[in-house]
Amino acid sequence: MQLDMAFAALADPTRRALLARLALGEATVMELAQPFAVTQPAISRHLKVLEGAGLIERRVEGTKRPCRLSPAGLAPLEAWMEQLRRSMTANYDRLDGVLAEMTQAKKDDMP
Amino acid sequence: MQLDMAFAALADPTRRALLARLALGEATVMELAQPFAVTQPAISRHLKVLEGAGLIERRVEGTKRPCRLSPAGLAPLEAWMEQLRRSMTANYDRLDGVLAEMTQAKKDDMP
DNA sequence: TCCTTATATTACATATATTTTATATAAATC
DNA sequence: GATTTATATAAAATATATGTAATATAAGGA
Repeated sequence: MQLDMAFAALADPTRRALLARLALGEATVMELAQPFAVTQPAISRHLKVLEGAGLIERRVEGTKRPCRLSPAGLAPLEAWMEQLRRSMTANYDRLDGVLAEMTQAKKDDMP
Repeated sequence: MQLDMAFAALADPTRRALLARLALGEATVMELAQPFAVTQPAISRHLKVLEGAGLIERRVEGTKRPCRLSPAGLAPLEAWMEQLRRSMTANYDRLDGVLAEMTQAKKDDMP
């Protein structure tokens, strides 16, 4: 699934750093690889993973392949997390309601 | 790192389903395992991963180990994604500014 | 055309993840 | 105390991920 690949892509610190770099603007593979202690093929693989996850896009520009963030790529992740938090919060609100009722009952019981 | 473990935890569909179930309220290991086609030890391991990632917490209640979501667990992930989106947006805004300037210059050039 | 630059791909080694079966532990119940 | 119930752990198989070194490809420039 797409969520699988996207979350898995974010689980690697090198890939998160690549995304953080790309958030500042487009960059070529070499530019992206330069700050890291890994080889160029390793970066190429990471970029492939990020592309497969829909998190980046690439152009062809002569012999270069500039990468940029795919702004829509984060949306499914954010949506999933937001929904989780929403149902969690709804449940807690319900619990709060129950607790409030119990407290009220106690008050009624012995004022 | 914590982000590594949390994102990796979310990369598995079974674990995401466990979290979705827990968003509705506390549940024991058996209750959590019941809907799935995997064995109980597999679920125990998944829960261990989720706990290691700070996404769930567990109580001891006799022979049962009820699990519940750890509300704070999602925060680092949300923060990371929000920051990425923020710097991405900031950059796009800047680009928009540059484009606006270029457009303006063009206008000035040939009105 | 030859050389260089930018990137991808392959082959391979190593490490990590996922699952199952079998077994251990410890509380609950009879 | 023996048995059942709920869960954890260990061992082993398989799969997947990550990295490197070597090589391929293809565009650009001398």
